[in-house]
Amino acid sequence: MHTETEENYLKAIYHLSAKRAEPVNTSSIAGSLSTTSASVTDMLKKLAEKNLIEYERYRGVRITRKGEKIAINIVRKHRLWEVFLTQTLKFRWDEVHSMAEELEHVSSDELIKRLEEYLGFPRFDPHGDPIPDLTGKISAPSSLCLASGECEKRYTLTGVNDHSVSFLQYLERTGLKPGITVRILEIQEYDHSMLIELKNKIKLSISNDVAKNILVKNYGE
Amino acid sequence: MHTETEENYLKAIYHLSAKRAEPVNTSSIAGSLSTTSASVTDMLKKLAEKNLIEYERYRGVRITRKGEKIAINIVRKHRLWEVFLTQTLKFRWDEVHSMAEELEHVSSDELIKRLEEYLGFPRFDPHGDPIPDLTGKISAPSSLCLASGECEKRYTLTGVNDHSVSFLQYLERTGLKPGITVRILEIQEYDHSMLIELKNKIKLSISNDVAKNILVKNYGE
DNA sequence: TCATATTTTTAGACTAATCTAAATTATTTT
DNA sequence: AAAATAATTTAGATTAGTCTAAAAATATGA
Repeated sequence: MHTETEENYLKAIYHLSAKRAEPVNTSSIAGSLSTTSASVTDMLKKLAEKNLIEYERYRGVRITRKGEKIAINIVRKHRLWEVFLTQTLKFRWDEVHSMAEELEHVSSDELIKRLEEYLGFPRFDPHGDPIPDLTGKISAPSSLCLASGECEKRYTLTGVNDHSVSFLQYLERTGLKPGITVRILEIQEYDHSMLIELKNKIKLSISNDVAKNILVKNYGE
Repeated sequence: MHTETEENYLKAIYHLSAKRAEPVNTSSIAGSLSTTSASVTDMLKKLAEKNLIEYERYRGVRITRKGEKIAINIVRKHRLWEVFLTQTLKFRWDEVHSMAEELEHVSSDELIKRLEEYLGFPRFDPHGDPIPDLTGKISAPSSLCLASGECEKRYTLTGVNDHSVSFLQYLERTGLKPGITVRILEIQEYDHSMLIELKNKIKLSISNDVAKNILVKNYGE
């Protein structure tokens, strides 16, 4: 197989590719892996040699089908372990990322198949991100964000755009967990902040920045 | 923390120490890790530097308290993952060792605490080996082996001495899994092989070699 | 005890992944 | 379009873990 490091590079490149159509550049990879551009360059040569990426000096990188398959499998493992950690071991959703980061590399495909079955074939992880199936197919995640919601309507939280621990902990503290339902009471004209009501009648004001990072579906859908 | 390699060396030294009182020699460590004596010597220096072992050139190795604590924690993780794999994911007991070998290194102590709780604080792994608790305390494993059983008596299987995949698969095929009860029908004088009866009335003849590697407790105890 | 065999250690080299600093290429600005 | 700036790559070194082959120490045994 591949080394853990190679897997981490492929995963980073895969995630960065998803955000933009252009090739991924060296420094953004270095940024997301907290390493230097020089180290990235070295690794890119190695990955290109193995046909896992297409790489042209000074021109950035695209992931190949072969590389993408590996990356998606890592993402699949990561997200299934996240479900296990929250659902079975009762961790909070803001605690599981770093543990899943370790577990994603160690597990045989057979182990993951059994885990998926045990968990009941979940389609989304605790942050609302879709879990690729065995063949690499990925359901469309919710694309509706709370910021584009309308007054007086109800929405069910399904996920987040910002996966940072600080954002997740903010949501956790305010009670905005995936699965809960909110109603929009008011939207302020000047800063687009909104007043929302939770199930337990608690009212909460959230900034537009926050609302843009919360994914929802229409209540009852 | 320590590298995965260091952890594997400590675990190997710990297990080899358990079998004999004398210091562990270089070549037996090399043997159990499938590496060369030269590599072992290099690593022993490093571990001694960190006070995880006591090492004197040409004289072999003893594990220190500090090193033993780490080794026991790895063993604890390994055995809890084995319980998870058999109990929760329904793997056979002869399949779980190599998966647990990977999982034992990745898991944070908090994850393992939760896993232990989820599994119901099991005291033994699927092979009958005791699971160290959080403080490193280890229950005494069964020391009675089937070979020293008496005619007409019933015994419950609790574990094995030989952990090789081939032995475990032999037991699996013949139905001799931990937890089941057997009755000794006959013991042959000349080779000490024994005829035993399983719950479902199936009669089975096993060699003394096999009987010596099966751990039991008296039925009903 | 002295020679032989075995075990262990050292010496020197290799690979994977990383780094800093210097050189090169690309991009932006004037 | 040349100069300045930014990004990327190369060069050379480092660390962890490993190896083979040679040297040194220990154990065996006639």
